[in-house]
Amino acid sequence: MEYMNTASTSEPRWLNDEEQRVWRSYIDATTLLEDHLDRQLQRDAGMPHVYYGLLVKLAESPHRRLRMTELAMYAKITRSRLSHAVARLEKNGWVRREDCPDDKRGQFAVLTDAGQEVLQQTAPGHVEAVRQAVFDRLTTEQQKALGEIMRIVAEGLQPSEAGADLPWLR
Amino acid sequence: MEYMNTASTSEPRWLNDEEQRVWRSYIDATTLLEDHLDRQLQRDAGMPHVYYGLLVKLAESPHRRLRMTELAMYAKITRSRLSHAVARLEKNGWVRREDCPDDKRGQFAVLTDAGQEVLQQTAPGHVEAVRQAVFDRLTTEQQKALGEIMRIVAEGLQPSEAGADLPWLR
DNA sequence: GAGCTCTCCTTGAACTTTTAACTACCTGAG
DNA sequence: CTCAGGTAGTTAAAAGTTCAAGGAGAGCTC
Repeated sequence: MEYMNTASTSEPRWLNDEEQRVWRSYIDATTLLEDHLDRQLQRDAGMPHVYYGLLVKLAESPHRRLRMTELAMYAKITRSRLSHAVARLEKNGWVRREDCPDDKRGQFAVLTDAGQEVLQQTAPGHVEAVRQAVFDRLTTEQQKALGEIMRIVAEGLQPSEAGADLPWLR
Repeated sequence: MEYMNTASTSEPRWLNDEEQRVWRSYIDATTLLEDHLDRQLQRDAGMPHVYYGLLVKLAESPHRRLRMTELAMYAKITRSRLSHAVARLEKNGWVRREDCPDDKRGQFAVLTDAGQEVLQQTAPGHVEAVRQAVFDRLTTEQQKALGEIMRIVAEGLQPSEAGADLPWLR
């Protein structure tokens, strides 16, 4: 009989061949795609994909602004990383910081007109890149499956359904 | 009437709401997952996910070695990035470089015993992390779909079915 | 076999990300 | 009010990545 049953000592649950193939494809595809989009945006918009995503989130937010912590959460990055990113975007003139009146520790990241401009200029090229790399190659069923799968994975990794507890959102 | 029809000037093929949801889920999941695995491996193996992947590829190769270019290709990273990575892994004593006898420009990256060791120690924890984050949460059908989808996407981005033209592989 | 081009791999500099403090401010208990 | 502990955001330093350039050898042509 198996006498060990703790997570750390029992027999590892290795991936079988098919699972390994799936996992490798996942790694390959995500690596290639992120790289591809990074280059596309670096070339056409002068910024990496993550930074572009930040501008998009701001553009979609009321008054084109978001608290730093909130933006970090939506973009799934750390506050530290966001601080650096916003500093860079500020240098480009695409984002501006504003103090939060309600909380003196708080900062808003605000999309500037120049930032809006850059988005409008580069969004078409970016969607096209995403379509060509992903949507154009998948059937409707596959797109649906992809959405569902990714939703499940993201949900599982979300640091405890975060965000439900931000004062500003009450 | 629409009078323009060239790629650069025609109306952008925007993503509809459902497509946007799919795309966002994709970004969220891949960002969270890569971050999760990076932390897991940094904590337990003292290296980022990509570096771990390099050791795995070497471990699976004949004589635990691979030409630099070949390794870069399998791992889907640039040669430059690989050079830096191997330099670091070499410092850790997990990889060693060897000259290629057939081509004086060439280098082999070779997995050392210490590298093998580190893999054996940390592989169980890593598979478990992957399982918990991905496979345990998906049905068999979803796993299959994920594999197929990722294979398609990777295939589309592969720089021209690369690798078919490496002399060593003839 | 000289010269031209291409490939293999590395390098330094610029840039981005991580990690671990750290400042400043808010909040609630007493 | 005061103080302990938590939160918002930043920062310096270390680590990793990208980009452009370059050294050195291979390989092809004449």
